[in-house]
Amino acid sequence: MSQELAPRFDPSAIEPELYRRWTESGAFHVAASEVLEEGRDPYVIVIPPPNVTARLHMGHGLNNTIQDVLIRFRRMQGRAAEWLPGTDHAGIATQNVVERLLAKEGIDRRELGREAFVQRVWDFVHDTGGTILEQLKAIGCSCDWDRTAFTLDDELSRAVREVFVRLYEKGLIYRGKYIINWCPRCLTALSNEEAEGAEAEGRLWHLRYPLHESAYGAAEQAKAAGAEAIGQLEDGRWYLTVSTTRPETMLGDTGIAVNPEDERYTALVGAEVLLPLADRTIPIFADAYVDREFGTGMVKATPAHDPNDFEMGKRAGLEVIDVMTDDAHMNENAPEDFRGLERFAARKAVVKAMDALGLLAGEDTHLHTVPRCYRCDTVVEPRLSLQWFVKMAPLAEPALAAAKSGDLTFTPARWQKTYEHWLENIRDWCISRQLWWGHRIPVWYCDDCGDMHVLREEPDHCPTCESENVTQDPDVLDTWFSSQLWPMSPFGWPEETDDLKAFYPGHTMCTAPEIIFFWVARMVMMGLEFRGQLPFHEVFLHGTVRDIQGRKMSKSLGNGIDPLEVVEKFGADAMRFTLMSACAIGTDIQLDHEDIEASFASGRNFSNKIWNVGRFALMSLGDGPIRPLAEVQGDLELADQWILDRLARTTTEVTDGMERFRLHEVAENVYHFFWGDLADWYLELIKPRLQGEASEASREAARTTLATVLDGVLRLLHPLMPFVSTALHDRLPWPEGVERPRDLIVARWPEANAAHHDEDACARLGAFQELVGALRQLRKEYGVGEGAPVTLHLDASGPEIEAAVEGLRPQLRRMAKVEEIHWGPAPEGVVGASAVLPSGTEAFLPLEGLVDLEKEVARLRKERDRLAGLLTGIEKKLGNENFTSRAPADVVEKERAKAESAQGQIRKLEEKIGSFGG
RNA sequence: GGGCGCUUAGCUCAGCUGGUUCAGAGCACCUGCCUUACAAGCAGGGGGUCGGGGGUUCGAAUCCCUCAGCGCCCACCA
Repeated sequence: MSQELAPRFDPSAIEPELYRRWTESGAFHVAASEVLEEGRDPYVIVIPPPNVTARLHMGHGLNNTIQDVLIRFRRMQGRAAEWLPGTDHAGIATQNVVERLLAKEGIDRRELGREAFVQRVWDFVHDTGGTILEQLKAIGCSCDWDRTAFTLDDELSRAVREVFVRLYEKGLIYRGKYIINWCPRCLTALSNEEAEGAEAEGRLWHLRYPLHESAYGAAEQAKAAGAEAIGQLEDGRWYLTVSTTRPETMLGDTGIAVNPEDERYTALVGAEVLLPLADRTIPIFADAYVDREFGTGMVKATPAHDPNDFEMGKRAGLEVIDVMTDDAHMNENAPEDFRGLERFAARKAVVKAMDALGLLAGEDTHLHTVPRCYRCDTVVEPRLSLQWFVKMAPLAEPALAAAKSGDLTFTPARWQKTYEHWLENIRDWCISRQLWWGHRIPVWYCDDCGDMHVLREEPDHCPTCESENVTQDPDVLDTWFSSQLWPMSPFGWPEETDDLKAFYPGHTMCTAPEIIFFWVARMVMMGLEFRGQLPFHEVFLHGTVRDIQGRKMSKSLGNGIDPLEVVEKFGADAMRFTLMSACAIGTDIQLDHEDIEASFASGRNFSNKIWNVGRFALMSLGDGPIRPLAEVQGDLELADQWILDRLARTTTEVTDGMERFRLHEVAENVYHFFWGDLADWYLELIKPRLQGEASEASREAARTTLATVLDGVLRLLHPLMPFVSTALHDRLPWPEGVERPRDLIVARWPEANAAHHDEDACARLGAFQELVGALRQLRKEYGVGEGAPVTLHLDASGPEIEAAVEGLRPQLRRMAKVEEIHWGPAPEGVVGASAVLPSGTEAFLPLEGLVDLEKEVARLRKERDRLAGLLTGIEKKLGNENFTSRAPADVVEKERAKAESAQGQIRKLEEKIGSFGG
């Protein structure tokens, strides 16, 4: 076997080749027949499909690394692990991207026309749509590429139409004219979730509307009744005051509302108001929505531009006057002076005009939330519009029940409340978008008879009147309408395909908390509605990747880290490990985009360490045959038993961590086992044996144990760091007669071998480690370099240390540079350094001529004082009757033992100090 | 206006059901080492009264209350 491994790990030399091997061997693919006929237990994750235009950022890196870790873990457990990849057509986002591209060519999509524009988008998607999926490969994602899906694929589009039609037939989809969130830049309706509230300091203007003369009497009465909104201008006209944050909407006011129980204004209900600027007369009416306590207790009502006003208007039978165009300019319904003005310009103009009329009562600054388009950040305009909606309450009910019953779980659990709160207060979902890119709404209108038809396929004539003049609804569906079907549609739904039977329901949904509403909840609703089963039973919500200042990494802030750059510099494994070791449940991950070297140092260092352990092991193991563990069982030595015990325990911890999404613990456990136990101790301990300083049997036992442990730990490591683990596993010598896994990626996940638990070995090796540590410390403290071998006098406290040291003499010599060992207390009158180990064993190094006597005495005193302090604390505790009577007996007992041991140590130290003449 | 989260070593963060992995990890720092697996390393070391205050308890970083700062989500108060 050639062991030409470079001393420094070069990930780029192994990653592409291994990835190719996995895809070519079909390691990522699961056939439905394996589940249906062979009865393999499926484990399914569907990827949160990135936008088709997206490029990989660290958020994707985190999200997909987590999924890959989980899927690789389950695959190794022998599950039929299916990770379905794909992309989302991302209606608005993609349309915006292509519009921007066209703008660079000086083309407006409207000039191009719908058909040509959509073609351009398709061309774009065909050219670049696979980019992010290719990037996922670079970080090692083991997706089942054979099933790659796109939400706008024919099959998936068919599922969309099917759902639309079925929901419509069930009365859960309707069309209606309501106030919706309108983006004047994207020129489309948005759902409530797509209008993101952003806090802003705005202004609240107070406007005076003169009353009609016929209302003056009532106004006088009201004023007398304490109506603060009512007043009289200098010229004698009576007026009322209303407040608004959007003065331009006053041009569409059609009423003034008061609370019906507000006595101050009772006399005015029904009175007429002269709306300034628009020169219209509008009524004062009563509606219970109005809060008497807020402001003046009078509210202007603009039914075409405010959802509440719309509802009030409907109840009061108010006129609805839309004063804006779709791009938020004042339209022909506005007075001529304002017509054509953009809304914010109109706002200023209205305020100015009102002020000129003496009708501006004042203005205040006002902190409020302004909804903005989640795609382009434009301020959303509430607008009356004819749209399609999904009636959500009936769908939400079972989705809510699933969480409450525990069938659907959230990690971290707190997100369940967020999910439930949304479902409990659910509002209908506006699903129509005035875009060109997306699933066309499957509704046709007959130009002749006017009938509307909701159909799965395009009709060639009107089903009612046979006319061929049918026109499809021009709108498309919200992107999330199709992504909510993602756990079913890529597997063939509505067809009862084998894939669907094999891979629905899935298991784990791994995503960011931000899209619980957009996506997670809706998938649950759709799954329950159309399959009667949850699409997944556990939702793992990971944190956000932020920069060092805690800001979310984003393109616009320029604070992102390109995962591919990290892969190129440090390797995919380094990136994955760093992310996973930071992936504690419920916390965000902060990385420094200005110092990716520092950010990914731990992963890079660990990769290199693994590589070098591998190098060393492969060199040491050589080409000779390895014997199976069972055959060398009788020859195993302390170090072997100990490392096997440690591996077994690590296996338990890692497996448990994987199952509970405690990925940072998984990373930490593997890291400590690999670096701390295996590299720092075990390898050092077996070096003499491997290098022929021991018997043949001892050497073989070490070789076998090393090969066994490496095999085990590389398996544990594989989900986190698939490349380096596989590269080394490939080269691992294998015992004859033991079947070698075809590839680490499909090797069986290790069972924690309880037979390897060995308390005794742990105790003995622990004592040895203490001793070595203490000796190294003493040497350092007294400046005794490693070139000066010393004699060790060991006054053992128990059999562990004796057994350990006797069995590991050559190792002690190497690791602590100890020349000779004498058992028994330190010789009288010899100057030297001593240390009392936690186990009570005392180690003494004669350092004649090397040690400063005074320094040693001072050190001993310091140690004595430390112990005395400790003892005082313990005695105080033991003197507390409450403690001795209330604390569990074993706890008290331990304290007593501690005290006793401390007393003993203090006595010894004092003797020694005395013997040094201190 | 509701709801939630965070505050532990210079930095980024662990610490699940209160008592031996309870004061931890990585990075950074200091000291000594190019010891033929690894200087992206080895060995040793310094550093935190666990945001402030109060309480429960024999015992609290861990549970309760409160204050302060930061962050997130939801909500139609014009």
